[in-house]
Amino acid sequence: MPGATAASSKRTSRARDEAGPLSRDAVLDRALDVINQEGVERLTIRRLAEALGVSPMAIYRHVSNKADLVDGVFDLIMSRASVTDHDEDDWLDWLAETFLRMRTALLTQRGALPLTMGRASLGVQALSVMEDVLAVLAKHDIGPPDAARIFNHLMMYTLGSAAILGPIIQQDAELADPGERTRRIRANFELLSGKQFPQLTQHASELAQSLRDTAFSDEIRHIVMSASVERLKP
Amino acid sequence: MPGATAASSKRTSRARDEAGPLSRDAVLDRALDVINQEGVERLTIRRLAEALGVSPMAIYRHVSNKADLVDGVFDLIMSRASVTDHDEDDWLDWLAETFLRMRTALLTQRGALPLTMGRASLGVQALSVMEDVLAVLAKHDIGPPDAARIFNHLMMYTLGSAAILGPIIQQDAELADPGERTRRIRANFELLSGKQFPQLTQHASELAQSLRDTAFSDEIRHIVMSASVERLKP
DNA sequence: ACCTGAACACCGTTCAAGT
DNA sequence: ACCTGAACACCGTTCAAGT
Repeated sequence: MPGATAASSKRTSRARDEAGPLSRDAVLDRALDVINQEGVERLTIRRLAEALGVSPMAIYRHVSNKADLVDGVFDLIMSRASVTDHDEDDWLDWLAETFLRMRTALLTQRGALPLTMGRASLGVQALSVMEDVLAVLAKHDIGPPDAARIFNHLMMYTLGSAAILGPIIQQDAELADPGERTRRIRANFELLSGKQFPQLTQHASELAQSLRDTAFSDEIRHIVMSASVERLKP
Repeated sequence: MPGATAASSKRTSRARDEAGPLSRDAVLDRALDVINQEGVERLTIRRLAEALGVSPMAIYRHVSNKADLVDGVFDLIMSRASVTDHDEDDWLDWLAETFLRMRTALLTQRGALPLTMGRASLGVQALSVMEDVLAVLAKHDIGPPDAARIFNHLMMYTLGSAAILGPIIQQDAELADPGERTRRIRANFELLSGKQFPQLTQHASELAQSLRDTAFSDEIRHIVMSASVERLKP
């Protein structure tokens, strides 16, 4: 068994007493634990140090500053989500699954979203996803003229979708059940003043529906298809 | 001249010596100044108090906590951007302009984006924009079944677009010139390893192009059209 | 009514020191 | 080499007090 990976360095107790010297992987691993258990806002150098049973300054041996820590954690999330690691036969299905996984990763890792925003340069993991998606498009004869447009569209739709849904989900404690989530969102729109917002109250049900996973996947397929159809009529 | 508005309470000096008692509008107004002049990360209760020439605790008279302050500032940004206050004849042009203004508002107000994310409930201003857009769609016979889908699509594309572009813009100091911005983004992709990321390096130019304002507006029109075309073939 | 001062429980980060 | 303690310059927020 050569080389323990980051994934295998999970610890159950809150201190680390036993183990050898700290590693970057161990630090990032624990940081992700803290985020999932206590939320992003609780991910601080000091809190992380405490969780590792170590002085705050020990962290700085493996991470140059907080921004570097955040970057590392985000890439770890992306790699754990294995966004492109699946093999549907139909390429539309593959694309739908890929972006659904990306959205889910951004939504379920509590507060992964705030980590994404404000990052100027993409991490290696994010770049790899981009690369894989463009390769699939190219394999279906969608080249430079259209591929970039389609890719950007898919990416932005996914990010925007997560950006809108993320805060809503976090608000209501654990809204894992999609049906209950949809119901709550609809209720929020229905509670608005019908005089001030007639359209919003009227569209409440459909607005809530369009945030569901199935609607998301359908829209991803729709984006790819309508763009490739466009391409065939010069 | 009855009633000074928030907009008219601009101050040129950093202290407020003269003026009467603090108002919520004055606080939010100053907060927006701080954001624009020093960036979001510098918007703190203490910094704001200093800018107003007042003790930190005086702020709490007009704002219940920092989250409330942030919410107020975001709504102020939305209202200043007057996203829906224009009148193109063609409804596609109107929609394109509306969402372009929204994107621009999110991008130019330095760090408006971080304010958006993490907000569970939309402010009155944001809700009004939604209402207006849905009304325009309804006026062109796009009702509940499709309107919500189209609206969500437009909204998410806009938000995602701003989310991706925002950090890039902020990174390179002042990248107001869109040509220069596009060139830099292309360069970033071209600098990647051609062996590790063949697609990304190959698509560099197109990927950068698709982030421009014109490409954005075109895509907004495209989204509306392809969705309404869909609607006509049962 | 409106504002202030002092204090509490936190941050990220630097620096000099320990083993 | 790897870690610690003490300190600096900050945060948001509460509480009791001033005018």
